[in-house]
Order: sequence, then C-alpha cells, then structure tokens
Amino acid sequence: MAQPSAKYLGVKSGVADWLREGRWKFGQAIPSEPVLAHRFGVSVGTVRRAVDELVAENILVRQQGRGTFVASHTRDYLFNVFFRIVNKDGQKERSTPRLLSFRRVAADRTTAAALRIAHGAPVYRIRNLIMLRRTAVAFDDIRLPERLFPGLTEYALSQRETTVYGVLQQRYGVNVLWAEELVSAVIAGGSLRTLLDLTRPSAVLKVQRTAYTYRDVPIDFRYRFVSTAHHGYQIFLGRH
Amino acid sequence: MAQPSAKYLGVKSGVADWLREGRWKFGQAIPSEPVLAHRFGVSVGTVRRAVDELVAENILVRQQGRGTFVASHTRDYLFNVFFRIVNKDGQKERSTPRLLSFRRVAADRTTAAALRIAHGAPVYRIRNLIMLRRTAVAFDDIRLPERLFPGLTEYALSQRETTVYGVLQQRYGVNVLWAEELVSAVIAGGSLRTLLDLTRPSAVLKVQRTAYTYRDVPIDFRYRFVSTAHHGYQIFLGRH
DNA sequence: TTCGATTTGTTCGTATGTATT
DNA sequence: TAATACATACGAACAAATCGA
Repeated sequence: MAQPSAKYLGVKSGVADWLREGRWKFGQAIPSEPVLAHRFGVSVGTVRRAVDELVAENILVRQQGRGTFVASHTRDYLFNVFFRIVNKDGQKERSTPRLLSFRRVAADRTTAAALRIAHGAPVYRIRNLIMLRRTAVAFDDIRLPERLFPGLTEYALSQRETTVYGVLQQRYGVNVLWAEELVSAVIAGGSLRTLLDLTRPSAVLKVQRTAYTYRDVPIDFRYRFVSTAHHGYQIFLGRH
Repeated sequence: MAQPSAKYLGVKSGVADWLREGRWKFGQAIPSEPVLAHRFGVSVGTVRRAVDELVAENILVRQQGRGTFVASHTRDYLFNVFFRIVNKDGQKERSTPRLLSFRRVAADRTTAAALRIAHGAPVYRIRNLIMLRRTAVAFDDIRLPERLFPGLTEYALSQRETTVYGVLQQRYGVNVLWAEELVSAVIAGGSLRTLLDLTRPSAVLKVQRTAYTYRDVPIDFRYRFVSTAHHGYQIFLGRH
C-alpha cells in the first residue's frame, strides 16, 4: 500500500470516490476538515491540500464558517461556463428555451461514437430554440443517452426552470464538468432559415458539442446553430 | 497600507509586478522561496501559496531541486493553447505562416479601444496567411501597439521560426497569457475569397481576438478568417 | 443582541523527503 | 558527497464568517 505517492492524493481520490458513489447530494456539506483528517489519519493541512484541488476542479465549494459542499452547479454557473452566446458588445443576455420536439430514437454512427455507445442504442433527441429578446438566436439538436437518463420525459424538459444540464443534475445526479466543441461556418439551409427567422441566405455558426461528467464519460452530444447577425460566440483561451 | 487582505496576495502581486517589469527573462530562475520569504518578510509557506497561484496561471514553472522559473512559452505551448484550427477528425496539423504585408498605421477606433491606446496611435498591421498542407486555411489581420514593440520589422517576422507571440516573447520579453475571442460567421467577400482559394461564395468563421499579458494589458488585436470547408475551430469549456 | 461553538482562511515554524547540481 | 531547492507533512495559533442558544 505504501505507494511512493503523496498522502493528499489518497485523500483526494478517496473523497472523489465518495462523491462519485453519490454519498452526498449536490449542495450538501461533506464532513469538516478535522473530521476528514481524523478519518484518513492525516493532518488537517493534508486534507486542506486535497480539498483545495477538488475545489479548483469545481467539484467542491468552500464557504468560510459554514463548511465544504458538493458543487451544485447553479443556473448561473452553467450559464457562465457553457453558454457562450453574447451580443455585439460582448455582453450576455438572459435566454429562454423553446422546446420544439422530444423523441426517443436510435443513435446514428456519429452520435454513437461521440457518446461511446453502440450504434443504434437508444438516445433522446431534443430540438430546442434559444430565444434572446423574443428572437430566435440559436437552434439546438441534442442527443442524450437513454441508459444514463432513464425515464426522461418531455414534460420534465418543458417545465424546467433551468438548463438541460440543470435537469440532468437535479433528476439524475449527473454533473456536467467540461465540454469540447468544434465550430464551423455554414450557410443556413431551408428549415434552419425558417427556424432562425433569416430572410436571406446567411452564414451561421455550426457548433458540435460533446459534454462530459466525472471520469470523462460523455453525456451530451449536440449540434447548435447560431445566428451571428446580432450576436457572437465568446471564447477564452489560456484560462481566465 | 494594512489592507484587510492576505499577505500571500501581496507577495503574488509583488512577484507579478517584477515579471511585468521584465526583471527576469523567460526561462530564468526567480529567487528561491526562502530568499523571497525573507525579502517580503513572510514565511516560506506564504511564499509557496503565492507561487502556487502563479504556477496555476502558467506564469511560473517549478522544478524540484532546481528552482522556480519564468514560464517560457514554447512553440508547442503557444500552438496548443492559442491555435484552435483542427481538421475534421479533431486533429491539429502543423501550420506555416505566409507574411502578406507589414505596415505601420494609425489605430482605428475599434483597435484603439481593444488595445486601450489613443485613437490614431501607431500600431503595426500585419497580414498573414495560415497554410495547412499547402492550402490557405485562414487569413490574419493583426494589430500590435508600436509603443510596446518598438522597432518591430518585417524582416523579424518573415524570418521567424515561431509564432508571432513567440517573436514578442523573444524580442520584447512580453508573454501572452490569455485571450478573448468573439466568433461569428460571415460570407466571404471578394478579396477574402481570393486569399482563401474559395471558388464559390462560402461561409467562413470571423474570429476577433484580443490577447493579454500580465495584469491584463492587451497586446494583440486581430481578425482571423477561417475557412471551415475542411477544418473546424476547437474549443474547450469548463477546463481541460 | 450577545455569546460561544463550529468551520474555513491565513500564517507561522519545523521536520523530513526528493531531485538537482 | 555536500549544498541547494522544491515537495510533502505536521502542528499550532489566530482571524473571519456562520449559526444557534
């Protein structure tokens, strides 16, 4: 057992294991640092170091005087991290979704590869319009693997007060941690032009996203088409 | 002066100031932790905390047994962080630049605002083609403030073995730490179509970038137009 | 409102381990 | 081998925020 590895790493993976097992729910407090220290047989400083890293990875949240909590990704957090559409001034605006359709379909080859499931395995397909100031700015075509989210209903999505990711967190305890996107430019075709209210043939962004949870398990594969007539897609490189 | 703020933050900004002033060159070692502790009148642990954060921000690099060094951003690092064009498989390819023009001009309003300089202040304007496998994939229109990079020449840029950012680092000791981009989709017009070898009117990405060095000082404002017929723009959200 | 207990935040000092020169 | 530098770990003390009695 006496690996030549640091104790704080042991504490970190121990706590991470508990989190993955769902030992505490989102927003709940984990044991205090002295308690964890005693439980792992290390000093408080060592626990702090482990918790420091989990906080840096957005897995835990500290609050002085209260405790340390399982990161509950609020609507604000999800909005800040995963919603990148801004207006020409670089400002974000509150968006409201409009659910267009919800179906259970078989995964095509691309979807299956991205979600690492079998070709033909069942996925939910969700089509969504993103409205900013009553105009449609983006169109989403989302695939979620059924195996991870059994029993997801159109009702749950239409009634939501949060993002799709918020629903996955609240109903299934699955947290989206990061995502990879591949952006290209295309000329909007017929149905897309109708959806986005484009009077003339226009260039739009085509964003292909795969989102991941703990252990880099993919949970969301989607296309998003963004009209950039009055908006843009904001990116940060090299942290911030 | 006795702000209710932590000492380690004082050490951190003190060291960051030294770096911005160019007190040490890239790759050089900064004073050891005990020396810094003595100089700032704090304990070694406090210095470590400050250095920890600067390391996390890619500003310093530690090496056990050797010392702590000013991060020297290699071509590989700059390529990985700031070059986001990938092929349809999501793989990056080595790119070669082709310098089209180099001029000294007055900053227009947009450039001046982005670079936080006076309207009309001198800037270098660099036009650049990015070649991947002998085909032009992107066109750059770059503005750098002359005040920060006096005496920059076309020769220095054309002879470079690295990126533009590499030149700024090597010749002026200025490190690009992060950048903000605003991406939109446009239909390529006449001259752009010629440059990018587009036979038909095509949608291309228009990337507007502002890059920053220490203390969030802007040093590069550019437009990049990317042909996404055979390539895409890769983005990561929420760390990686 | 006040007070005390609890919890995280900051700082210090010390000791030991490991990598480099 | 010895000196130097960073890495890890421990323990202690006090500050600041929170919460309930």
